[in-house]
Amino acid sequence: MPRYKRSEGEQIKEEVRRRLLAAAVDEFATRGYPGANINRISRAAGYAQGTIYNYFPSKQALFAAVVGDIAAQHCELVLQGTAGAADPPSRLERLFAAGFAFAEGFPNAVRLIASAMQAPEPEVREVVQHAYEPLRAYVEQEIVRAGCLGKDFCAIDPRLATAVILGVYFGGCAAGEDATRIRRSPHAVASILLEGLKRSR
Amino acid sequence: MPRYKRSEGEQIKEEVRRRLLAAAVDEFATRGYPGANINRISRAAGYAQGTIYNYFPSKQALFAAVVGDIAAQHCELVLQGTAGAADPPSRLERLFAAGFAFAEGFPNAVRLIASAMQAPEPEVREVVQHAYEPLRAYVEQEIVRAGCLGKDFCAIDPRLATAVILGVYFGGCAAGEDATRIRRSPHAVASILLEGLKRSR
Amino acid sequence: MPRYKRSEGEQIKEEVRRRLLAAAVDEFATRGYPGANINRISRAAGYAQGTIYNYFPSKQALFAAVVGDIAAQHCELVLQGTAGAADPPSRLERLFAAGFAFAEGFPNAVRLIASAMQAPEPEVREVVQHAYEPLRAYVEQEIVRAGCLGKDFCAIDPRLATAVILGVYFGGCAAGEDATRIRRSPHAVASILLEGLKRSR
Amino acid sequence: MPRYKRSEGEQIKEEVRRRLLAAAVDEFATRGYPGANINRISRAAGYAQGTIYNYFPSKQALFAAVVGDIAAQHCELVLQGTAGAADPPSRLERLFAAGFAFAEGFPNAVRLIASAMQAPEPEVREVVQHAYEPLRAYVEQEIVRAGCLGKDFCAIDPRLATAVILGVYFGGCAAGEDATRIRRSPHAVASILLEGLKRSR
DNA sequence: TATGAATGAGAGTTCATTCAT
DNA sequence: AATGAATGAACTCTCATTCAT
Repeated sequence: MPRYKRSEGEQIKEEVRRRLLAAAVDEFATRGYPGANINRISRAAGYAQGTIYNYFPSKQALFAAVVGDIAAQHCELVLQGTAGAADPPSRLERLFAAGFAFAEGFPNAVRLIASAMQAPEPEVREVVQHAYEPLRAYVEQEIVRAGCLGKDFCAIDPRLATAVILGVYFGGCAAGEDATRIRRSPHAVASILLEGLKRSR
Repeated sequence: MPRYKRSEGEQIKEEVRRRLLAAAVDEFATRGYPGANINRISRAAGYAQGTIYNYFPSKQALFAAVVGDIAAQHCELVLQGTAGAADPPSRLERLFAAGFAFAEGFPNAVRLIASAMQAPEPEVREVVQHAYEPLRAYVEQEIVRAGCLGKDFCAIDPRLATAVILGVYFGGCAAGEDATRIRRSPHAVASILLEGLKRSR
Repeated sequence: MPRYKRSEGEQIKEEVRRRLLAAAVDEFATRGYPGANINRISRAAGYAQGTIYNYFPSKQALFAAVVGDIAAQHCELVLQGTAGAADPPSRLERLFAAGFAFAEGFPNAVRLIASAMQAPEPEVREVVQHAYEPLRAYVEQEIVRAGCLGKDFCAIDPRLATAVILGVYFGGCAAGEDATRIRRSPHAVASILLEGLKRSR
Repeated sequence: MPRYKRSEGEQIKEEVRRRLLAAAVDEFATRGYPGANINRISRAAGYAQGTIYNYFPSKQALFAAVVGDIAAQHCELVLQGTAGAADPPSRLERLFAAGFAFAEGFPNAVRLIASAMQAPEPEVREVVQHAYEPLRAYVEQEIVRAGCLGKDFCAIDPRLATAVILGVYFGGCAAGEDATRIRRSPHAVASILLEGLKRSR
């Protein structure tokens, strides 16, 4: 017979997992993937060294879970935030508003992502890119391509435009003074890109 | 002994140093700071394990030297490339042209920089930022502030504008498909920013 | 409560124990003592990790039980198989016939024994030797000594002869091609030993 | 500790390697492959933990080197010892004489081999079998097949006969009282096999 | 009695750094 | 100046064992 009632047990497992993930976010954000120490994460979460291996089979898997978790929340929040916007320009506007609000709320999480996107290890980059695919798809389809079709934006290689938008977006998620400045001015930043996309030749 | 004639010993030292730095660029670019292996660098340069410690007192110091070296060349080349440009817009244009040319020529070096700028360790970020201070100063003073004064650009927080420009710039230096796309379209990217800075409210 | 009727609880306990032992045989045979994983055994038997500790107090104890179990069956079967043989030579013959039949039937069990007999840890070897004492006694008393007395075999150190017989016997229980070959030719092997024991000086 | 003089470089490296191998023989013989501890070997040889990795890239490689080393000496000694024997029977006789003399001289080494031959891990067994291939080839070709051709031995499956001979041979190399008894009576053991092979049907 | 999450010692391996040569 | 063997702390991961339920 299970130690706890099934529902209670699962809830507790979920809770432990959450705690481990939270500790992992901090560790990865502070030290990067290769510098992060699995045992330290487990102890920071209040458990013994080995406990984390009851939840994640390896450092890689833990990292992927962390990134996936952040990305899921991040994407959901942003896509939700842009949901009511009728036209591409206002979608872009809201993308930055919602995204940077998330970044202000979870600076560590978002820094981890920004850092991992520039990681030298291709596996790491792939994990992040895969997790953020929904956001990239939204930007390319619903903002850039829709905006070009609807004459909101001038003709421009949509992939290039997407790359620039996401570059600025994740630039605002990074660590440092510049990133903070960007993050705190979602409107201004969106406006620059908007005008740029509208008129650039 | 005349100053302009370095002794043979000094010349050799310089040469060894250069080789070690070159090997270090590849290693750091490929594996990141924590993943890089000092012994491997020394051997890749054609020397024995211990030799590198005759030139750099520690891994940290070697990394700082690598970054400083790249930054010096990078800044010099870019500032040189923008030297003939009379007005801020054309300076911006040439910034991207020259900078991305450098990036195409030395992708490893430039990737290392982009990665280090997002490094989780603040010390690392500081090293890079300090090394790129000349470039940042140029962008802020000679492009953004000059452009605002001369009515090329609309009134905008100059630090924010600088942050955005540099964000896109270093985004083009990173690894990955998106960065490559950006890097190969310096003109289009500059144009987006130019129009954006000209008209955004 | 009548002695011959075990309570249902006891029957169930017995059944669980049997299942755990069976799983343990496979694990120990496949991975050896140090490589075996107690939790994996418990789960392979269809129970949770901790369950096995309700039946065996430690890995050592489990191993001893496994060995004892195999040895008991093995000895019983062999001694039964030789029961009808009137003279020492035919006892030797039947020893190999019955023993190798068991080995063919339970290759994992028998391999485990052969391996444990050569284990580097003296405690392990002692467990096995102790468990196989009945078989050794039979070989020494009823085959070798009886054979020498009855002039079936030449005069030879009975303990040495016993050691050789058992050496070949357990050699046929091991893993590998050679062992299989031996195991499949009980008659030929017995014949070699028989002639050897009859005439060697 | 030992920082060697340059002139003696190679010799000293060889010496260190020998010391590590000797320590490894004891460790593997005492604890078996999975129970052996690499760090303990290095320290038992008088060096720090990591030192052994300057000589052997992994535990597996160290083990293979140990086995190869023992096997080379063992085979050489035995083949040398049988060199002057003109006919198969005397070759068999000398095989046991020389082989068991080696076993008496290096009981740990030989025990390690006997144990590894029965290891549950197939990789381990393969390493040993491969290293002892010369001995097996000699027994099969120069003793068994030659003996059958020359009518020294009766017709018998040569592979089976080889398996039995090697089984007894390595049985005499094992740990334990029985093995010691066998090892100390090379003549009697050879005689048993000889007569057996001569007349068995 | 059965469960399985938690534990923490200990494994193999890596590598920045030292220093005698 | 150059070498590279030696060092040992630190890493990821495993697993026998415990114990609250």
